[in-house]
Amino acid sequence: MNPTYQPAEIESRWYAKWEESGSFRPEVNPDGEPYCIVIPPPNVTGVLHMGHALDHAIQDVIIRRKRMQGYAALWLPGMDHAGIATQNVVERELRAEGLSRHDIGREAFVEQVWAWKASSGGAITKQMRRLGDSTDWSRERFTFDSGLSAAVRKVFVSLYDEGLMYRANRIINWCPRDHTALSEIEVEHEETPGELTYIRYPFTDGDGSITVATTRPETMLGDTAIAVHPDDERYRGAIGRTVTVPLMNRVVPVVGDEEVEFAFGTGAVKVTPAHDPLDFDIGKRHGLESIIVIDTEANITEAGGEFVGMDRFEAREAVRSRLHEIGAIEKVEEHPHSVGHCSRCHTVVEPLLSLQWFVKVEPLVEPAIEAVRSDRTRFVPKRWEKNYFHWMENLQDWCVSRQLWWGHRIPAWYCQSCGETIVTAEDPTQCSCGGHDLIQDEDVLDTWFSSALWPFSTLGWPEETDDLTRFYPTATLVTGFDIIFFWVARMMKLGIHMTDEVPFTDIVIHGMVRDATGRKMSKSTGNALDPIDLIDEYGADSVRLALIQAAAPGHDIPLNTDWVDASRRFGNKLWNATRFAVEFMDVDAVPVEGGYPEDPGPEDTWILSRLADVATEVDRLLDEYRLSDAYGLLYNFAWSEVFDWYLEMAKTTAKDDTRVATMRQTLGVVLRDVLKLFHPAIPFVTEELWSHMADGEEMLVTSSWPEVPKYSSPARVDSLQDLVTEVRRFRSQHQIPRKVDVPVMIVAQDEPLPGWWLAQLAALADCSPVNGDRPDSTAGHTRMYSSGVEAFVSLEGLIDVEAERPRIQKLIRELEASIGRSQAKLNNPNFRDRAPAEVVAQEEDRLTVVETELAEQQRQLEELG
RNA sequence: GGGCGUUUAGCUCAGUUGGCUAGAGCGCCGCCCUUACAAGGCGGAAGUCGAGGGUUCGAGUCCCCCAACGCCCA
Repeated sequence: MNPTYQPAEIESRWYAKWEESGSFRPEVNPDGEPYCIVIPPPNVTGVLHMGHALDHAIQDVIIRRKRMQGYAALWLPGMDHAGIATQNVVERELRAEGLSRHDIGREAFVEQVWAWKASSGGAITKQMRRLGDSTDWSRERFTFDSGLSAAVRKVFVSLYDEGLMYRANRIINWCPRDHTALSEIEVEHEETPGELTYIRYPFTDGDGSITVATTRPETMLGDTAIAVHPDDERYRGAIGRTVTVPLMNRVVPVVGDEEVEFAFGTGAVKVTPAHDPLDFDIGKRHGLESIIVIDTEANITEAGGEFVGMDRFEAREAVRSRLHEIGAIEKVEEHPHSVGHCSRCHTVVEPLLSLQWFVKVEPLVEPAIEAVRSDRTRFVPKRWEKNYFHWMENLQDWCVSRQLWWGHRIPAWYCQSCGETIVTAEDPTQCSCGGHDLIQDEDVLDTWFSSALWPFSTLGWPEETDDLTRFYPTATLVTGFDIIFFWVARMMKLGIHMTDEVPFTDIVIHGMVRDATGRKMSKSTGNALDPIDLIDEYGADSVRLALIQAAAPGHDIPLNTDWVDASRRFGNKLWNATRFAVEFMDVDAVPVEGGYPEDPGPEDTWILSRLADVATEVDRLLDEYRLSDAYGLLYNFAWSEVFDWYLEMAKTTAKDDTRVATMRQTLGVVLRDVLKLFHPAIPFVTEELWSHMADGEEMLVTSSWPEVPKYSSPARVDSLQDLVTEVRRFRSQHQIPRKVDVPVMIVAQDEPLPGWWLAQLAALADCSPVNGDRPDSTAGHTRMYSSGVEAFVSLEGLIDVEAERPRIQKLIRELEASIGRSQAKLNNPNFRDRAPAEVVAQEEDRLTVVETELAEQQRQLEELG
């Protein structure tokens, strides 16, 4: 074995071996209980970022452990077709050739997108292999696969038949750059500096005017009313009169509407039903005309008179300056306000009146809420329920049509003869009126619509496949909190509605990976770490372990490469510990399970009992999805106890012919179980190390999860460790060189300490201990103590006795303080009355121990000389 | 404006039924190239647990209030 751990060379080798051997398929445990995780499908245009690395590391830990526990564990991978993003990529390619998608036509364009997908799409799936994701690639899915597309159609038709899918003219969020409608959650609101323009609308009857305030003066071109609150004293006489829209010379009514806010601007607002959702509602209530003055390119339409053809922002300035000229502007104020941007391309969205398809969400919401309330689906951490409920209770209908070419085409046909709308799963050829002139809706569905079906469509639904019956409902979904609304809520709604089952029982929510200063990682700010770069530099295991250890459930992770480096050093430590065992302690042919020694020595018993404790605790923590705590605990156990203590003890035991075999056996099974427990987190290095000590060909990836028998720990290991530390401290504090021997007289309360104990103390603390009697006077000695064992070191020839005085004095002060605290408690009658008896007894014991120790230290100080 | 969260060592964070002297990684100080690992070992220093109040025999932990910061929604 190499003296240092070299991740690069072993990682590619093991991944290929796992994948080729079918280890990631649930069929490796044919009789196992099914356990399924569907991956949050990354975007087909996407590349792996730190968020994926975290999300996948968590899922891989869960699934690898379940696999080792004997479950038929399936982690199902795949991607979504990412309508806007993918279309944008291919359009960019066309533009480089001077073409637009309209130049080549819909069919050719879609063909080209498929060709792009085949050649460049899905780069992320190769990167996932670098990370070590144990996904079953034989079951990989794509939201645009034929099976999944059939599911999309089936759901659309079924919702339509139930009246939950409808087409309507509404104000939607329009992205003028991507030329498509967006749903409300694809709009990001940002605080933006702006102005509030106060415009005077003269009353038509020539008597005065009414002033309204607006952030978007250009929309006045489409005004069809002025609205005030009916209870607003200021405008009591105005309702029912008419005003003239400046520049347009259109006569419009002043209406009273309860939704108008008294406090905004002047309390009177202009109403543009075609370009504002609130105005649209007001318009509906008062039967107002909707005049579209901004088109899908965000340019002013012919209805905008002299401003026709101008861009909306250009028009804003032009309208304002014309209003100035005619003296219609009362004032202009600074007014920062929230402006919606397209989450995809960051263009300012345009509220636009448009005919679109919507999902009526209200009937879907209640069952989705109920499933979480009744704990059929659980959020981890639980507090995310609140966000989920809050969101669910405030939903608007979901606009699902997109004006794109790349996506599931809406299965609706319009009969040109009778105007009938036909929605069917099979392409229709004829209308019920007999007409054959059917035209399919031009639009496609929101990508999230197909993603919402992911947990069951990927398993074969609507076919009753074996996978569907076996793995649905899935067990666990792991994702970031930022996606609860986009995805989780929609899967819950449509999953329950279509299958009568919750799509998953546990939803594990994790935070976002941030940079070392806590900022969001992004390409534009240049602070993004590339997981592949990190893997190249530190190894995949290091990246995984760093993320897992840092990821407290539900909290963001400020990632510092120091953490990755610390994980890499751990890998190296693990490597060298195993190398030591294999090459210097002759550990080999370790059985893949069992093999625990029946008659272990005291040191062996100690480490085996600790292993059992730790394995139990790690299991408990992993069952609660507390991966960070579980692996933190295991990390400390491995490093501080197995490596720093047991391996050092083993060097001593190895010199004893009668004990070396048991030690070797113990070391083998302890290391094996540590490797197994670590395997889900750091699969590569553990698999490699196992191959060096295994007695066969069986790989860790499909081996069993450790079940460690209980051993009761020998009491004397504690005192050994305490005194080792004491002697080391003594040497360190007084700078006693290693060459100088430290003779130690051991005085045990009961029987003299056994040979193994003295041998370990000698080796670990680098001293010469012997059993003996307490010196008549401790003068000229320093005294060390651990439960039931005292040790005396003669200071003569080593150090000046005075050098020990300050340490003892400090110790005495601490002991006195401790006694003070205990006495205060015990002297409090309420404590004795009300605290549980065992707590009181414990406190009394503690006081006795500390008082005895104080007396010893005081005596020591007096006798010091 | 509404909701959620955070505040613990120099830095980043754990601390889940309230109970010995509050932990980890990194950093810091001292010693050691001890024959697996200097990508290491040993020892050490370092915290009024954001402020205030309350409940309790006992509060980092439960309750109230305040402050600062962050996120989501309007």
